[in-house]
Amino acid sequence: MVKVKTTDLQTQEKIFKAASEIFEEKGFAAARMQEIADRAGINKALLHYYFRSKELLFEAVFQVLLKKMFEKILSVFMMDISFEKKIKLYYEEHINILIRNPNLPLFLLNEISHNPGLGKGIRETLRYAEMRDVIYRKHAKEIRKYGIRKGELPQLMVTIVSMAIFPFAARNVMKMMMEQLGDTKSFNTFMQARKEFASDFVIAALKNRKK
Amino acid sequence: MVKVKTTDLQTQEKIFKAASEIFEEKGFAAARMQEIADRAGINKALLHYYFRSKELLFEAVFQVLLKKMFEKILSVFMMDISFEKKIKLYYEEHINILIRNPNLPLFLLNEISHNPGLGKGIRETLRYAEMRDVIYRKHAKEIRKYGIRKGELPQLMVTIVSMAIFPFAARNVMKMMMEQLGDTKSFNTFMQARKEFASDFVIAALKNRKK
DNA sequence: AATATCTTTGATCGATTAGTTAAACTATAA
DNA sequence: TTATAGTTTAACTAATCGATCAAAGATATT
Repeated sequence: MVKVKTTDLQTQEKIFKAASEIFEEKGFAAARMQEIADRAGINKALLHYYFRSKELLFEAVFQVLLKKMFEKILSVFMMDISFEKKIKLYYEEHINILIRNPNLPLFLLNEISHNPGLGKGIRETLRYAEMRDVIYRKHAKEIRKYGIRKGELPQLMVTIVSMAIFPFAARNVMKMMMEQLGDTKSFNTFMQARKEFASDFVIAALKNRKK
Repeated sequence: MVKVKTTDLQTQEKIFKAASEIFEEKGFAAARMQEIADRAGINKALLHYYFRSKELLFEAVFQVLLKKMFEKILSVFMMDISFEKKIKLYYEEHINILIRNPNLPLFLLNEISHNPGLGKGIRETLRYAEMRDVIYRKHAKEIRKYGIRKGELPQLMVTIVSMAIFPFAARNVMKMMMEQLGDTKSFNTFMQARKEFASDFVIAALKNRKK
């Protein structure tokens, strides 16, 4: 039997995958290098060989998870489609991503709040100014039609994303609630239904705003 | 000079206050007993004298902070006023509480998600079934008028609370955004404006729902 | 085959941390 | 004053954790 040697790339990927999972589940402070090594199926010293320290390993993982969260969203908001279609597509795409990575919101919000030094990577990934400019340029008429003043656009943006992100951050509380209320539907079923509910809700609100 | 002896109650309160602050800021895993002792101005061994372990101290603090988050909200939703007035009052009261305790949402969501054993206290404090029954009983007609089906009520509830809670959980990200966008208003000013924006948004959406 | 370089491991180190202990200190009451 | 119970402290312990190191193993180069 020929023993196939795992190359360094494979090892690095194994470490990265394990570290992503552990950090996402437990956060930086509660994550243990030993547990990451165990899940990757390697020795603990090898972690320090590939990534010098826990901090560096974390930062590498953090940047990738940050991109996983925001890249698709950014691309949706850059698209050349109507504002209503954009909202529908946003919920469809973002909720799909979050169903596959349900721990992402709480992990990111938490680490950003505890480690202000992570700010640089955020600015580069989540390009707010660019997004706002695109929205102003492409949807100025629609937004004015809806009675949204210029200064209220941040309020609207926060509202839209919170409807997709918050349920994942509050996922365990929601599961307890649903269980106690005798709701037999799963959390994922709830989030599937939320795609349409959120789209309709936002569009209905915009069509009925006081001008 | 007469040295006034601090009574045990004063000491216990000092410890509790310091522990609340540290746990709220850093979370259970990153909080240090030494730091709590320092902030309380006492010896570390005294922490273990009043609260046997870090876990017990944390659980005591957690229950109080959980109540601080949900007690007022529960009382608002129990009141005998119209649904629209209830929504307005909810945002007014809850956002006021959160402005005074901005770290509360992320702290609670995070600890609940990392420690499922905390579930008991949550069920007793956040009495979902009771809240849902009250809403069904008092507002059945309004909710039907708005085109909200019975099964969609959880969607509506999550939407309402997320608009108040999420911005605090994402507070640091929002601060970065506002800074980069050249927004000179403070986060608290944003949240003050959000009281009216959120009320209007929810009411507008409800009045315009497809039946 | 011989050498050099890269990868992986077991063992260990030093620092940090929650928790303990024994003794000192204070207040109260007899 | 003395005895008792409650409070506070400095010093210490045991365990955990991130990090290091020396040596073994694997791969590539000549």
